[in-house]
Amino acid sequence: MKKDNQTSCIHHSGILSCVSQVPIFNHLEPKHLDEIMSMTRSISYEKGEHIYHAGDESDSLYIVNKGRIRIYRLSESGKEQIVRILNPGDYTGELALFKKSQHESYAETMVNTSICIITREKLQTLLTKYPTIALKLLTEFSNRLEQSEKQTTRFSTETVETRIALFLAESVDPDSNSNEIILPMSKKDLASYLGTTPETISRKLAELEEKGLIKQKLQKKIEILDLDKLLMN
Amino acid sequence: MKKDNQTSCIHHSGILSCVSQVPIFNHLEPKHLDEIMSMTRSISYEKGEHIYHAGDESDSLYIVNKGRIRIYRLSESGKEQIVRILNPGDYTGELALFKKSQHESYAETMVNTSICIITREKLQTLLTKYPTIALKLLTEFSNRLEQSEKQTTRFSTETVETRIALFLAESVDPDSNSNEIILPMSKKDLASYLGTTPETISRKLAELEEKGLIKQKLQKKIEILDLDKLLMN
DNA sequence: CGACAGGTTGACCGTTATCAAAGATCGTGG
DNA sequence: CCACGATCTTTGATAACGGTCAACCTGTCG
Repeated sequence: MKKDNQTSCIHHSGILSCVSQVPIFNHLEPKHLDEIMSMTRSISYEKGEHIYHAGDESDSLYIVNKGRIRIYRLSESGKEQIVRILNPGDYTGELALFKKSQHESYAETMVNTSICIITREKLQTLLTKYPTIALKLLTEFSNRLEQSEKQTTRFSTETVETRIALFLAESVDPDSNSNEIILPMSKKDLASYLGTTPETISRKLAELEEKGLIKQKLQKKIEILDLDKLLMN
Repeated sequence: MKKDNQTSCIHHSGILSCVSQVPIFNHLEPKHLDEIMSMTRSISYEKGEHIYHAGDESDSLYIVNKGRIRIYRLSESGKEQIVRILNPGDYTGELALFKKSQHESYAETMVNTSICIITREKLQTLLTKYPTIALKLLTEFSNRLEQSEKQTTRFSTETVETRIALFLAESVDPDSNSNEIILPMSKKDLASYLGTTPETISRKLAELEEKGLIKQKLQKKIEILDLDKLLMN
């Protein structure tokens, strides 16, 4: 981990784009964005470093500027599950900012990554100064919660094959008219994310391909041939 | 469903106790609580009625005053999963207040139940007038999200037996020195909540009893005999 | 007291995890 | 730029966890 150029040269370090692309801030005026930027600091990580571990004191919001981060948990019996992948503009650490303040998950960079950090006190200041940020956060939390509960329901009621199919279907970009998707992670990680094993992922994708529903191209690239059939299984 | 006495006789209808026991409000002064109460209305339901269905327009926060409510979801393939049980002081409907405004879950009363309702507009008014409510909400959402993600991880990495054991362990009241727990729902519902079937619940509880870790008393009542062993499985 | 939902038990089988080993891919350093 | 090792991916064989179906039991409530 290495500290970047500080707030004196924020525009060079990419903090502007970092902060301005975050949904909870991007409704603010430029001058307010400037203010927020002046409250952040920037840090770079090599691939494979941890930004925080479970149990760490939580005191900051981390916004991804460049790179990719894997958030995962360890279950009571020590097995790892990937909760979410962060791309530029996404953030993490927000949970612990409002509760008892210990991380329960791990944040690990998947590639070289630079992030912006806002400490809890500074965020609290912002929240009282710009109450709309709190509303944005509430919206985000709502969506995440809905998403998480949906995921829980899927895990408890759907077969692995259905979960994979749903994941693929939801990965299709509705704007693009191409039905090609790029997996945002390795199949090993996808297995963890979907609550199964790499072996099963491999087999089920092969099955779906045999059925003519998808076509696997180069690693990570999959074309959806029949979206409807994929979903009505 | 039947509309209760309106706000003119709020103290008779139990709205006071209703609102004042809600975590997001209970830090406010009595006179502010009065104001909030004047913004609510009260409704009673018979056992088995639905307060809302998935797909319903969402426009209110529902606070349980008396009774018990079961929140459940239907998965893509139509199977039901219980998400949470609401007791007096708990609330629901908050998710849809900040997002696209359609319920994705079902709320069904388990017994005769009376609730208080605050509409979205009134809640928005409260949020801008008392920003601390937003902070309380953020805290609540954080906890729920953490909880939900933990649950997701358990579903994807733990065996049914472990999930049951964890549920039992977490149901023990740490204040009381008795290790007896009362299941908050039928075993059928518990099965749904834990992502399994009634048959498996029955079998696993029997197993745990054979191992001497628990003792089943009258329906719903279970004594934990060896909490440590229960958890280190 | 009877009916009905909830609960238990048994037999069976399908889905998916596990173990093992071979093959593909990626990143790294020479 | 190539070669190597490490990691990821695939494929096969096997086993077990837990779901399903069916029958019976039990408690609860009108």
